[in-house]
Amino acid sequence: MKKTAAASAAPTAAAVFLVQDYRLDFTLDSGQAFRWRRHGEAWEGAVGGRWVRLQAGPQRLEASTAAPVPGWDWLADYLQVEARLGAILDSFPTDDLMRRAIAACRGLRLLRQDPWECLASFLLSSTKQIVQIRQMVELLCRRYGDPLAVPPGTEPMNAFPTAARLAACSEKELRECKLGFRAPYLRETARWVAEHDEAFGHLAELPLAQAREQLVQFPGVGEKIAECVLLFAFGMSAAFPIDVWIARGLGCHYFPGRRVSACRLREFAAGYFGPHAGYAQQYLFHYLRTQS
DNA sequence: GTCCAGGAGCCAT
DNA sequence: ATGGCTCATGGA
Repeated sequence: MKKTAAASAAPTAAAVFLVQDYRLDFTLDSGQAFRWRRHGEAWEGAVGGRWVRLQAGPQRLEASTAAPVPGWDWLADYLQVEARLGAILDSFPTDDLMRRAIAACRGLRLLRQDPWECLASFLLSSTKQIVQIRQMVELLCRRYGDPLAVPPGTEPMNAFPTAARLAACSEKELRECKLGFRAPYLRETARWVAEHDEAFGHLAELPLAQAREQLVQFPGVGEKIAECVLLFAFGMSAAFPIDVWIARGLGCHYFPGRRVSACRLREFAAGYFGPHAGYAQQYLFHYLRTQS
């Protein structure tokens, strides 16, 4: 996609991504990322250690940063502006539920997130509502994330804390960020990631099954959270997180009147939703959470 | 007050 | 393999 940098005397930089079928609001507020905040028509967040403001226009996304940047590939990658959504939607099954989800959520995209931030964030997600996950993440960032440069008059923003920084926290300090029983899990996982920086960085290059096998080794990370990381950070679009919403939705629509085990649901999903099963999953999740 | 949340770990069947 | 229990905390 085309992008035009327009940095000048202003202390900020801006770019435009030309896109079709890109619903920024669905994408940033569908429970795949937890730090984006809406300010009127714009969204503010942090990507790749930079403060970013995004705004949707007609067939375009407008982006700005607080300081000049050498290029925009990092943001194009995060936003996945080059993903061919039409082909992805065409690969979905065409049952009634999927048709309704597509009609309601068209333009929803999967982001390509930082693996550590994604793993840590979803590690905190167990038996928490999205609003509460956002709160825990916000507290962690405010206390343990490095401050980012922001434009004058803008709310302060910190980077997501590094694994090393969180590994250095006491369990008590983490509990003070309202993590509850998740505190020791995050601490231990952060410690491993900090000590095996390079190995962690290479997980995304493994085949899906091997990457999954590695992820579930972390304390507090089971099947569901592992699938989230595979899908939202590693770009493995066949990964299929099954949370309570998806389990209910699948059971209700594809196995009416029967009780189906989690194992059976996984089996069904793996065979039914096609090569972009995880993408379909996100459409279902957003649809079920907002429309019913 | 009660129920439940983008679960995981542990133990008893 | 499967089912129940517990974990901590706050919204609805």
